[in-house]
Amino acid sequence: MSGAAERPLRADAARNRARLLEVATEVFTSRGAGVPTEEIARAAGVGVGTLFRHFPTKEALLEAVVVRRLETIAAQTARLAAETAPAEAFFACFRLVVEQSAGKTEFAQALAAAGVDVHASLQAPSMEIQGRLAQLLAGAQQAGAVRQELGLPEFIALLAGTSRAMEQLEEDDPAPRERIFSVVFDGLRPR
Amino acid sequence: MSGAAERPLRADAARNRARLLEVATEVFTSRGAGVPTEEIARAAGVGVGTLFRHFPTKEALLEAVVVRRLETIAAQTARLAAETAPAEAFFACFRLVVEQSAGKTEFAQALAAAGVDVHASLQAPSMEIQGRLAQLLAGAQQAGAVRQELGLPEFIALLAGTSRAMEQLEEDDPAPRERIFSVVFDGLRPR
Amino acid sequence: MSGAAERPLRADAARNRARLLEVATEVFTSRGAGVPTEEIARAAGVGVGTLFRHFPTKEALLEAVVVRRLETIAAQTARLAAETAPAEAFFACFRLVVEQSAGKTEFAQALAAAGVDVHASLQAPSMEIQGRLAQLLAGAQQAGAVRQELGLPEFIALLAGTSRAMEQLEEDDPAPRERIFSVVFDGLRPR
Amino acid sequence: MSGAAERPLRADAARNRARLLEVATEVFTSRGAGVPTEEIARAAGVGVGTLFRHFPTKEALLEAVVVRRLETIAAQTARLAAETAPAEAFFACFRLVVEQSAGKTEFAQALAAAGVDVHASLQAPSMEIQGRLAQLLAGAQQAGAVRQELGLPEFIALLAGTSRAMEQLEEDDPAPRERIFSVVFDGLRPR
DNA sequence: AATGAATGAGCATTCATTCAT
DNA sequence: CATGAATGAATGCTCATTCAT
Repeated sequence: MSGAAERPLRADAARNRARLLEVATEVFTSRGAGVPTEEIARAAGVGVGTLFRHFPTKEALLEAVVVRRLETIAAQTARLAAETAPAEAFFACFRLVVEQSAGKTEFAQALAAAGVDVHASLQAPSMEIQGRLAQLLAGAQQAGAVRQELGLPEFIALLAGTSRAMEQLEEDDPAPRERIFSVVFDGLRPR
Repeated sequence: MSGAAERPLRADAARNRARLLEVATEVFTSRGAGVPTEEIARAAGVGVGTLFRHFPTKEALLEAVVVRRLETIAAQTARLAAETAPAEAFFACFRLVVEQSAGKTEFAQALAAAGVDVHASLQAPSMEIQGRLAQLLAGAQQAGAVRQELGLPEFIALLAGTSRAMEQLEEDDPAPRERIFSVVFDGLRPR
Repeated sequence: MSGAAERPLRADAARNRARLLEVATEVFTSRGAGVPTEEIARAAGVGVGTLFRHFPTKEALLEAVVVRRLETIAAQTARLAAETAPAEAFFACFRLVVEQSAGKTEFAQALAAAGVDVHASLQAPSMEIQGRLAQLLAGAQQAGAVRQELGLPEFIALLAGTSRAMEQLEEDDPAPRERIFSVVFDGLRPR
Repeated sequence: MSGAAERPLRADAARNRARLLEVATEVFTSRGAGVPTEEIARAAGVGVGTLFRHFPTKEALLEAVVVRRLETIAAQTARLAAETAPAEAFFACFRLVVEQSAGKTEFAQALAAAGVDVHASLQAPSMEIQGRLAQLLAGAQQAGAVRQELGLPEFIALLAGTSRAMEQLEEDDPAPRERIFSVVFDGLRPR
């Protein structure tokens, strides 16, 4: 959908790469970026060498993890936008993004990356997400469901912030989480 | 209510300790907890040994930084609460806390700490803050300025979240930042 | 009965491990346990990382050195006991153990370890040695070559003590050393 | 008797020096030479500065501890030699020296020092001890109580070795310790 | 291609020694 | 003289990255 495919890549190599990404996502998001590469490799059932063949740098691995998440979000956002009326789509997508990042500190940084700086490889997917989010926002605003004066940066900032707020709350009690959504969603609507 | 003084502490020792905390706060908040202790020591103009005499562990230093921040916030919150009417005090304090942590990722974690777990030495100041915030919230709710159904955990979560949102925005342009405040503050008010 | 082989271990890795043990034995016994790990690594022609890969702790390295010595002694003791008549075997083995530890202060501690406390990994080899020594002693006593009232602990204590005595003497002059053996061996015989 | 008195030394300074030596002896012999100087100072109730004023180096402190022990032994040896018949004196003194060093690994090194190497300040007391021991040995040999062929070095070596043997044994059970003495004393006697 | 052993810079921490108070 | 804060070299250990097998 966006990833680069330099060469066909043998079947088992592809499987290794995928597994590595899977595991890295799991481990990094649950235990932070400080986890040694060796541990990731072991958890994925390969040697360190293999890990470094696929991702020449630890940072590259982190980046790949983030990219994958961004791509997933972009895809889901696109689907929602296509299937739902603008106002609904906006709020549904807001929820979705926030829920995606539940309990995953590291993920806030992925979104952060979408807003600013970024190593080359993040450019593409973060551009795509930004584009989709911009569309969602515009749609909701035209439908009169969201304040006119809000720009894309504030939208993204609110996504990151709401995700952060959720991390602060118990994961298993939905009531307080809904109250946070109430506050933010009500605040988003025009006065 | 603020610093503990086990022994009077010689003048120069006190100066070093203070300088070390100053520098550590600055460096840790701007560049993360990964910065080598040696660098902190150098920036403070002392040897590593001195750093470790005052803070027996890197973690202890981090803790001290966080404690100081929490204490500062607690003090400012107390002042605001005493000088202002409940509703105003609530929102003023919300701003204050969020502004304090502007651009300082590490600081969000300090607030996080106020909400959860934490090493013994953080207990006292985070308890105090929680107490003050609880009072602010109750006052504002009695004054009818804030939704009744919000609890202290949600309040703290929103503080952390709003701080996070601000980090996402350019520091020097106040307009978008105000828009974030608008959204959150409006959302906080009763329907 | 001797080395444990968790996994086959690559040829070069095995070589490194062996070399490391060799060097560590040499260095620790001649200059004490205070020698920096880095120096051991350098002397073995490997990086520190390699040392720590094979022995996760400096203490583990020391332990391995001691274990190897204990195993060697156990093996030699076993051979002697098998090939010689009880009385002869006892005194031959006494000599052997003492000679083994000539000039190696650290080694006295290995024997000490055989008598007391000690980290798990030393248990097995020190148990084996104790067993063999007990057998030697019993054999010699039955043959009427050693005082009946002596127990295993005293036997071990005398081994350690005689080794210590030898350290006090010039290494290259055999006469005084033989006189020490005379005193101890004569003292061991029944009145 | 041997100590140097460069200057009169004020009363409290002398007290500090004595206390420091006392504590250092206690701590070093029970916990080894690895104990930090700061801890010694604290246990003696003085600052590190004071310790280093009296003993310009940690090594100097260790040396002083050893010297004091040697002097004590020399004095006791002298008394015994004066009050008792040669043969008795020899064995009594042997016991005394060995018992002195019971359980104090570090002390074996003091004796070792008496036999070999040694930093200047140890020369005097170790010479004195060697002299006294030589006299004891000669006396016992003339009385026919000890083998003629034994020299002073072997005597000293046996002292060190027997001390070492005792360390290996339980401190509170006298029976095995006596058996060690039996072996060594019987071995020492002429055939 | 995969493996995992080797590497070594980097880091937190300790401790003998100095020196301002 | 006494004190204890300051110093910084030294040490054990980790971990991203490379490379022989």
